[in-house]
Amino acid sequence: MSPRRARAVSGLDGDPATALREHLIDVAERLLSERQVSAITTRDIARTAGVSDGVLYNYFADKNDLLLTALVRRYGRIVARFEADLPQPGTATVEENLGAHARAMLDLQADALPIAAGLITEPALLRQLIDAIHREPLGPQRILHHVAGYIVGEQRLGRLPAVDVEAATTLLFGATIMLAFTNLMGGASREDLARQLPAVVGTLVRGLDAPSPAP
Amino acid sequence: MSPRRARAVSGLDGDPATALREHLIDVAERLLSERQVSAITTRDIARTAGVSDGVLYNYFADKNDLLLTALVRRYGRIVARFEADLPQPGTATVEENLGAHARAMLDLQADALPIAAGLITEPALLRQLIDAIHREPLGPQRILHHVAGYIVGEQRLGRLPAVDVEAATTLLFGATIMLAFTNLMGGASREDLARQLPAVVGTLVRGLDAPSPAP
Amino acid sequence: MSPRRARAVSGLDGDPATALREHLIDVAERLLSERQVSAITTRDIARTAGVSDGVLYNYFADKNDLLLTALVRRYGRIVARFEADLPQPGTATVEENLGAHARAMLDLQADALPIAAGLITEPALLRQLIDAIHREPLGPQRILHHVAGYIVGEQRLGRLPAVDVEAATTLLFGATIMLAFTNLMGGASREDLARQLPAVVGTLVRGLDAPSPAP
Amino acid sequence: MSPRRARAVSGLDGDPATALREHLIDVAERLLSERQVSAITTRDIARTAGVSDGVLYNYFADKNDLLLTALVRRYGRIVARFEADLPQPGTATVEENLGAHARAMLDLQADALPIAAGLITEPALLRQLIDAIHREPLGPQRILHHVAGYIVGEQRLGRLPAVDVEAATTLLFGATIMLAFTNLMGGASREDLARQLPAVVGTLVRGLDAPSPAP
DNA sequence: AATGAATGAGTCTTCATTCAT
DNA sequence: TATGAATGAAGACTCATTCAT
Repeated sequence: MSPRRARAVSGLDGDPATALREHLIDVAERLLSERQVSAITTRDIARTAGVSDGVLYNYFADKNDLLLTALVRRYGRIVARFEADLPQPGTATVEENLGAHARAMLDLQADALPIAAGLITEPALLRQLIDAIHREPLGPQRILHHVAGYIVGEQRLGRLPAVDVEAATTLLFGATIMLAFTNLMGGASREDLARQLPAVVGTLVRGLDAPSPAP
Repeated sequence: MSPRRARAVSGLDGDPATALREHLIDVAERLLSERQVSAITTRDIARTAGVSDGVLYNYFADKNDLLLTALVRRYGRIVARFEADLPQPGTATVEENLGAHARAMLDLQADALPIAAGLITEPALLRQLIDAIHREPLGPQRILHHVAGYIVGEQRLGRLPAVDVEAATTLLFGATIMLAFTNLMGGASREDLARQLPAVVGTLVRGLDAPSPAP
Repeated sequence: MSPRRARAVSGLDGDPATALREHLIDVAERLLSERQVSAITTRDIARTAGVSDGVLYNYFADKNDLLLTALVRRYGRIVARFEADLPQPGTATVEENLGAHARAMLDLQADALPIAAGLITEPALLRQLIDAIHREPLGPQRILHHVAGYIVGEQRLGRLPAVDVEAATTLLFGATIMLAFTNLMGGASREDLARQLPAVVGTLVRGLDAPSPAP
Repeated sequence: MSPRRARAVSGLDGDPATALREHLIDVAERLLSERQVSAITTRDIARTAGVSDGVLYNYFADKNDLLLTALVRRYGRIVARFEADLPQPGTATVEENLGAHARAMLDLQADALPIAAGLITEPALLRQLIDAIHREPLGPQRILHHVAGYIVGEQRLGRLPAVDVEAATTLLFGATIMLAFTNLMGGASREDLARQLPAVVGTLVRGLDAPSPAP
């Protein structure tokens, strides 16, 4: 009574109708982590998913629709991981906590940057992704909101003075973008870069105009 | 009887062969400033250069070879402009000078980022460009070297304490990358972003751990 | 236990299997009146009929088989309408009656022409339709037979001389085809074209070799 | 110095650049006479022309552009043949001359009808063709203009009374359309149909209201 | 018998590269 | 050495038909 099921998802359970849809998104997400958007063909997706060329159009309006869905999901995952264990104001030391935020941001950037960069070539898709991310909202403002929230929290507790919060987040966020960029450009491994974070955070906390602590 | 000269360069002097080669690079560079790498076809280049589709292959191994050459040249120009008028240690105030460095970096990033991003699609080309830039060397390290040099200069003059120079440059460079990224993603104009620099520099100079100045 | 009945025809009576078959023909016929044969997909039919994509193949050999059936039925309806109220010999005036025949033919052509034209693309289907219509018989000969019958009737009554009946019907039928064609090509509305009929009929009745009546 | 020439046209003379363009139009025209527009693929054209798939786009904006060009040319040829030897007013007998006009129209219709019919499926192309034909102008009005011109000429010479010229041309043109249609639908050969013309013309000339001549 | 997802051949179009002239 | 037409391999998308459920 039900229509047949694609070989590729014959072993999975769940609603047969959405199983393949999910499978396609998964495959697209995986391909997205391996190569650039523009290097992914509908045929690649079909082959990798173990289904025929046309299935894609049974579940998505077109290639971009599928890719966009995978992109949003992937980005959502990255953001979720970022938010997973951010330290709370009042715990440990401020410098440790800012370092933890920075490390989380570095991971997020290192994962998200290649995606964003790869989209530059596809203005239409980029625009859609930005809109989608805005709608969720999962955009940078969400990340910055967490960091700013933490700083304000510490300010309320009196552990941080009334510094310009926007400038502070820009500096911290920017430093991690830069490290992520270095990573993207093949300069260094993520772990190597993460090792620079304490010094960066320390410098940010104390300011350029303050003497370094004795090493 | 010397071989025929392409129409497009018949008015230029110098070695005819070299002239056409240069002309092609110029044209490619111009196109590069107008669109994404992936949106430039060999035909575009030939049409714009006023030469035939095939000449390209008389001077370059393939399309990528020409594009790479143009890319390096373009990047060199951006760096040269950056270096054009950086303030010297001991002049004006440290904060003003750091602001000037930041502004120069913002311009550099805003120009260079789209190029780099557009190259993500062509991993081979990107790798070659990174190598070429490394060889010159025109890479980020060159930019950072200027900023670090300035900071060290001021430290020698006693106008800045013995702060961690690498961390400081990372923070400053990072902040400008972030702003350039915002610009790239269509968030704001370069001038609007530049207006945030003073606050960023001020915060960096005084540190998070210092009370804000009275507004 | 009798087999399941398609949702779409669950409310109809009669043999369930026949009901669905009829339903599909009805839907195809409706679609045929809205678009070209080549613009009708099996999916369209299924969606419009409220049944699944596959049922079609339980009642018809293939898409063409269904379409052919619908086409014949549609053509039959057009012919039936044509035959509905043709004037009888001996009533009104000959010219009025020929005009009524012409108008009926114009309507028939204007409806049938688009169908026939749309079939040119599918030679196989066209051939089958022609054969089917011949078999019924519903073809042009049937139409001409009515007109010829009327003329002969008037001749018997002495209201029309012993003119060549075949030539006469060809002329009258041809004039309406031409007008229908003009309609098909987007030149004019059916009503506008119908207004030319009296002059055409008048000219045909009196002949080229006769002086026009005073207007 | 000149680019190479396609194998397919290597034996032909004339401007090499336009040789292939012409060749493609010729091929398209030939295919058009063999099958319906919608049954012609770019690949067919390339294969038949003996060139590669892409050449088409070196000479035409797209498939439709080529097809349209071929269509106009084909139609132009048909019209030219029609105009080739139409009789002049005052020569032979009026009936013979109208018969000659009718025969020429029958040939024209029999050739043009399949083209026009095949275009019904491609509204865009049909619209373009109608516009193009209008521009030339090669449309029906041109054909009718010749016939009307002849009738008016005979009227001036007093060989034909002041009959309604538009109605007369509609009748004559219509009769030939009908015969051409019969031909298109596979009913009869063109020659067989042409044999009906004298009777049709005779009937038209004398009118339905006149006694037939003794056979 | 009905379902409707899966199949995959077939369509138009683009473009880097080659090569006869 | 310059020309630019020819080449042909992709790529995204459609749709009649099949078939497991």
